[in-house]
Amino acid sequence: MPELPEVETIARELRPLLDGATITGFQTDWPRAIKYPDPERFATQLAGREVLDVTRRAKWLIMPLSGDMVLAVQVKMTGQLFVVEPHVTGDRHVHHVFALADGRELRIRDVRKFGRLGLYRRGEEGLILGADDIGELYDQFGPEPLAEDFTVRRFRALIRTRRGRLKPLLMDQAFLAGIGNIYADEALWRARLHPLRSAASLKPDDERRLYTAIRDVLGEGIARRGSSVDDYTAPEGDGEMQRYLNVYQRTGTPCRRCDRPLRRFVLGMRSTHFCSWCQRLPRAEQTPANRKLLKGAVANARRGPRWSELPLGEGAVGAERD
DNA sequence: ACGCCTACCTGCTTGC
DNA sequence: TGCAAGCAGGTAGGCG
Repeated sequence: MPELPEVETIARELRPLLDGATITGFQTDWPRAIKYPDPERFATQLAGREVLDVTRRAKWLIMPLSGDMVLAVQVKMTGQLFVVEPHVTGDRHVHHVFALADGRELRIRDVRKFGRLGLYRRGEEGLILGADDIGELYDQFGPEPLAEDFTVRRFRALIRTRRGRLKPLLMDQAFLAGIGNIYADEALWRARLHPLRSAASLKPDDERRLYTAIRDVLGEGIARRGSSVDDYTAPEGDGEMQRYLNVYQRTGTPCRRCDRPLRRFVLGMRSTHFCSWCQRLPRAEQTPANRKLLKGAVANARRGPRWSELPLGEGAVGAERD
């Protein structure tokens, strides 16, 4: 599930591969993925442009092009990008192909076809996303959690404006950019905060631990080239972070801090993994609604892990993927 | 602001 | 064994 560390890894690995490359053509068998402008203009306006850089904002890949245009790619769940020689065999999941002047191809493979592409003008205050109603990419998201000027002081000011539960809040891109299901669960475990804990209830020390946990887990994710669970892989191959995740998809296995079995429950249609011992929910927040959500967590732990929730790479039965 | 729901997709897993 | 239902989740959009 590409989140900030995964998209950052894709950007870092594409950058040298696309340095100085010129796009000469574009073909797609899934034009519905072209978000802006229409597929025809997308292809014609791309032709002849040089790729000046490959960067990231939130979970978007951003490629500034010559002529003050920007190619933006949103990989969502299953998008993968590769730069290959044209003779390299693809498969039916390769939906978009950018021809490059030196003969190579930038290919986007996307099993579930959730990924989106857009070609925009580059504005002065950032990226102008065009005439549709997406808004301004650089303003619609919250701060980049790894930015140098994103201090604990700024984080405190930000979180004190919010009142909802921590997990959905961390995943809200308008609050912080780039955190998804995996790193939300991991950050909360590191900070010893319950996913259902309300932001308004945090003490200054809770806020500091959460800030540190978010930055640490995202930084480590980048250092390990992302978490290759399900369909994520980078241009240079799978990441390593999946082996170092402490709660995500580890239901029923011992918590690495306290040895008690990790639990899973569903929050907003998302799998949520946590340690009920290390991440306590204060009595005041044990509301009927929260209790109801957590009932399933007990049953889940009793039933034991699904094979896909066993630790990867540890020789566990069924852990082999692909 | 917040919470809850649905839709978009395909492949894998589960249950009958 | 086969087949359908369920599940995975990033994001937009709708509703209350």
